[in-house]
Amino acid sequence: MSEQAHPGRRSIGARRNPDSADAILDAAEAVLTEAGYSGFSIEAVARRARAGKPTIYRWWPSKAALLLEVYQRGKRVAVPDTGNLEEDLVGFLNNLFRHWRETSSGNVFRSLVAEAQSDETAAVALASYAGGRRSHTGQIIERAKARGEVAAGIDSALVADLVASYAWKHLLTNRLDEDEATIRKAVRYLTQGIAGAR
Amino acid sequence: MSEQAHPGRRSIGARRNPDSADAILDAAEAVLTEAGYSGFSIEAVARRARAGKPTIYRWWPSKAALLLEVYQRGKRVAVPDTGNLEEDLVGFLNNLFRHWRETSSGNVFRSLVAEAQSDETAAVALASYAGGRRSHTGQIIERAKARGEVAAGIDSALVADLVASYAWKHLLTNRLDEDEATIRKAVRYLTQGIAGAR
DNA sequence: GTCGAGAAACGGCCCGTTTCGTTTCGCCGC
DNA sequence: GCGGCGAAACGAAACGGGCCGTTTCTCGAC
Repeated sequence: MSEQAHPGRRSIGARRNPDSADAILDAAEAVLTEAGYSGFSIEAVARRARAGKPTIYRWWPSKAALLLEVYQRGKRVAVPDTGNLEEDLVGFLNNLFRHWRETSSGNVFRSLVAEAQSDETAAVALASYAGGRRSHTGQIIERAKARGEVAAGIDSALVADLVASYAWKHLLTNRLDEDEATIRKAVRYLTQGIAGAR
Repeated sequence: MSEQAHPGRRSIGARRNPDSADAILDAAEAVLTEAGYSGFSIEAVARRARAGKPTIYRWWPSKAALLLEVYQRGKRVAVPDTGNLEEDLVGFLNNLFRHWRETSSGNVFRSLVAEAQSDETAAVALASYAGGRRSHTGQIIERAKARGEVAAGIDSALVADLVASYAWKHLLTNRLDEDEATIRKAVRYLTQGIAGAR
């Protein structure tokens, strides 16, 4: 998995030190966890990893690329499949909020979104990632559609976008501790609007 | 000695607080528009406003405070009242997207959200502002509720939060050019889920 | 005289790049 | 297999430049 060509990373004829790369990614995560986004700098990561700045710049063209790889290194959020749309979406949001709360992922993703507001390459990477997630999460809706739980004409990607929007805003405004009842209400408002005839 | 002989353009008259404050806010908006969030610094604003940095720091404790005041100085987005919930929400989102696209407000708000991810005071200010907007936008839903268009038990603030989430994510991922048909679909998914018995 | 203003300079941090000498690794001839 | 060579990655240090937030100074209006 690690010898693939990463966007923005050399892969041809490059001999990178895997230990060094791991140390840098570990350090990046640690710095972000301990000092937050405001304390997250290439210099700080290099110090922490006992690495040289040029080594970091050689493999990651920007802070955004480093952040993105740290985020993607983390575990994936479990996508439930209970046979019921409301339960699937509530479960997914619950898993996502807990994951963001209890690991460094929340802070990493927050930082990535923030970075994307001033760095064009970060914006592109984030848009691409968000697009992928949108179609991925959309499968929850597609499954419900196949069960007849959701009307056939419904735009799954759009529904997934709405769900993700809710998650993003809560992440960005420090409201990841929403209780399940509230999440369920929000999900219900959505699912009832797209219900099928079944 | 000093640069007494500037390209003469302004009387030697002392600029008291209001004039200076306006000049600084104008400069902040201009810098943000021309250089973006990455080029937005207190020094750049001071240069542009021909003001001293201490003057800025005297009135605004942080970049976030300056951003927030610039944003609130802008025109308010018109909140339609057509007597129909779907039209109200579609109109509101259309107005908001256009406002964010066609004025500097979009970039200002983006910057504010980004700033809030690394500056605690910005986060607090933004949370407070978002809360106010939530109840404000919630009035659209409250009016629909009064008309019986929305079920009585519906949480207006939560619906407003969902609507705002959609707007935020589109702002933060550079998708403010969504066409009205898509916006209408999103709104419809929501409004149909909260419809009343009428 | 007082007060708020702008200018300038402060130490400090970080940026992204360059240079340095060293270490590691791939390859090729043996 | 073995050994050596060169390319490439490495850590460290230093570069010019920018911004941070603060301090000091001088000036002009009241």
